[in-house]
Amino acid sequence: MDQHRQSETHQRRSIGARKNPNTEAAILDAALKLLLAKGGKGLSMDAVAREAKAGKATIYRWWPTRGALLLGVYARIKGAHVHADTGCIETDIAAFFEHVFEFWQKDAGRVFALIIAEAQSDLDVAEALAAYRSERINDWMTVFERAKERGELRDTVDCKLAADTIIATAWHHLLTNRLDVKGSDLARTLAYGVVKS
Amino acid sequence: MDQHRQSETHQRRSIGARKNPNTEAAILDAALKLLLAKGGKGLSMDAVAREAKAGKATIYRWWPTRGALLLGVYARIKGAHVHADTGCIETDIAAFFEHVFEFWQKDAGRVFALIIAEAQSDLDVAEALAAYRSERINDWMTVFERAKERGELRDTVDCKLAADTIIATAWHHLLTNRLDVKGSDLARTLAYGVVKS
Amino acid sequence: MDQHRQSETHQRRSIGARKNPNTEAAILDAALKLLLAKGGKGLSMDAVAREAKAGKATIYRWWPTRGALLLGVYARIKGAHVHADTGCIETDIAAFFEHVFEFWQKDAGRVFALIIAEAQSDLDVAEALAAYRSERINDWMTVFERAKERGELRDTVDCKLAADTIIATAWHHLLTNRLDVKGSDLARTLAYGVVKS
Amino acid sequence: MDQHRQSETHQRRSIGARKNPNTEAAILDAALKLLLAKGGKGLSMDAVAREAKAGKATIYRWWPTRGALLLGVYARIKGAHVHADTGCIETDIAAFFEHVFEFWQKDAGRVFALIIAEAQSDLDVAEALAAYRSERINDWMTVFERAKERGELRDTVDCKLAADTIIATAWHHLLTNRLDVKGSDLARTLAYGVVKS
DNA sequence: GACTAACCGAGACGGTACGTCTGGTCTTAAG
DNA sequence: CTTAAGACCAGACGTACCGTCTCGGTTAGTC
Repeated sequence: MDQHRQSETHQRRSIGARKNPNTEAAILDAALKLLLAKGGKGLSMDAVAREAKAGKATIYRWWPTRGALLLGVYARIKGAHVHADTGCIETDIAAFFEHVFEFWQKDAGRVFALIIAEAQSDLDVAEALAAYRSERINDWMTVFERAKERGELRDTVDCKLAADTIIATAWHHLLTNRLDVKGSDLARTLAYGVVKS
Repeated sequence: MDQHRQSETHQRRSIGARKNPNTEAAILDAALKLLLAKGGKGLSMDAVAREAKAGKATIYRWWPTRGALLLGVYARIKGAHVHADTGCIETDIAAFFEHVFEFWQKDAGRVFALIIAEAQSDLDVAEALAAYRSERINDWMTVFERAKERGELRDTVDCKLAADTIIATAWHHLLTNRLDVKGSDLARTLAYGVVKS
Repeated sequence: MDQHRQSETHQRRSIGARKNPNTEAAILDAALKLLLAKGGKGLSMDAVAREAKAGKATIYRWWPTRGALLLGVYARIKGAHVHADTGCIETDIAAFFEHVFEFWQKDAGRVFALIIAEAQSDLDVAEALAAYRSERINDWMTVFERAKERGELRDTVDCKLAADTIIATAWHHLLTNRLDVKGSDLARTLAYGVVKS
Repeated sequence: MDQHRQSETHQRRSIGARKNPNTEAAILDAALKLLLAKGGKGLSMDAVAREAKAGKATIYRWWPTRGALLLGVYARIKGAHVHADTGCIETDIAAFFEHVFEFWQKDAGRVFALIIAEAQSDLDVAEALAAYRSERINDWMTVFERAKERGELRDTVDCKLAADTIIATAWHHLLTNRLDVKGSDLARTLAYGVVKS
């Protein structure tokens, strides 16, 4: 009745005909919290609204689907995509695995795995995920092409296919909950293949 | 599709104190049909019961969770796992990709992708999937070890890791809806790696 | 998680493939309670479900609309429609007003008023109300016709119109919250009219 | 209908620190339009705001509740309350019914019926309706008293009760959607009653 | 001419209710 | 003992509306 404070604690009002950034933060925080606490099925729109003390309509306004919310959560927690370029492609790959597995081990992995899962039945998420994956592939392609120019790679190597295999390996370890492997082992296998030559 | 009727018309009764095989068939058929018709979210226990003209309790008796039902559907449609052994590991890998991608392209792929998705939030499915994956890894390990014995592989190759990468590549193409690539390209990359040696 | 007792108190389960009378009672009781406690706008399907500890689907199964629920509540509390036949029409009318006003004063009046209100925007309720009203009109018509036969009424009297006016007067007092008037006064006015003759 | 435009195109701005009559007109027009087009439940504050291209705050400023808006709409469309005084009370009553039923048949009736409905759950509307009804009763009381003075009525007639019965009859026909009856029939019944004397 | 005051549209906000659907559990009646 | 049927509670789904609030802009009168 008389509690009109925005001040410090749990009362978020409209700030006019525009988005309230506090609201966005509260919703994404709540979504992440639920995701980690109760797993993928704990992330219902209702539960997020309750947890964030937000109206359901507010959530649907900005994230029309469950998948959009998942993507929002991931965008919020993911860091920059640094690609080392040490002059040795094997070392670069190993560094990538070390870095991404460590990042995924704290929360972000569960989120990303659920995004991949959601993409299997939500076309919009699938599209967004494809776009995201495409960026990562391109990052790796430039790395490979630079390596090729300096003569490090076999001449017949298809850079796109090589990049794809790195992403495939990372995803596979995420989806099968094996983020504790040594990146250097994976890197060696991918770098030299299996066949004597 | 229609040979699952009991006699003439749609009435499946109890056949006494034992499981009615017609019921199982009708339920799995219905589940697959819904899966392909409406996607992953169309496979609800209620819908399956309606479609199969089965009681919900009957479904829950044999497939206690959605995941169990998915596994049941996949078990029903999947064929044998033949692993060629031509004496050339690259050729064997290529043949595997060709075979599995073709199989996945007709229905089974959607089912398997949904199983992977479900495994991200259903522990039981995750376990079953891990067991299944383990079998496939073992299959490939024996293939690799035989190749190693006959001197086809580099001595330092970790057969488990190599097998894992093949599965990773297959899953990745499934999950990103790219089952139309040439298996031989994938095989070459995996077989020889990227780095000159 | 493990509380599956039906035991003694507040746990209503299915009793097989048929309607559970306990459920119906609990829902109608809850509806009436809310109606009287919070007025017409307090009767929401959600609130009834909460109060009756019933699933919303259960309510919608038997009472598809708010109006249907209102009618159900009224049917539950209304008594028999006794029409005195004392040989004096004025006395009969007076007795009716006394009786119905007293009945309406304890709860039932609020319910019936809300039904009339709901009928203004819900066609189904309007229809049900019209049917109910028609019965009451017929009751009165027979009373009037008997009075006519024994020579108590003017020959030109339209029995239907006369019956209608009685109902109109009763409704009007209900809708304007004046159920405390003396029935005999109303009866005299209706019986003799206003004009000298 | 169309003369409520500001100039040529749909942009109504503030006209300074006072109420904009164009705004009021637009809102009441929109409310009436929605009411007639979609029935009582179509009159939501949001819908009116959309239809009238008005801000919700503007509506709430002048009509704080749904009921107030209804009353505003009715006030806008209702004409003067003329009471004929022909020297014959029966004729006057008949004329009243003819006039009010005709008026109600074109739109106004639906609005007034909804006001009566709203009054059953909104205390403010109930109060406003009671005041309005009181005025009409008083109008009729003076008519009856004049008739009594000139000796047209029975001496024992309660003028207030008589007036009440006329209003009751009118409302009843409105609420039960029977505005097509002949006013003179109603008038005769009310004027002479039913009992021989 | 600057300032104030109230009005106006737009629309975001936290909520509640809507009517529908699904998840699991349970009971009945038929065989 | 199994089956189809379906009622039961619980609660999520996405939508609509509630009444409050802030914004940015307008215009009329006052100083």
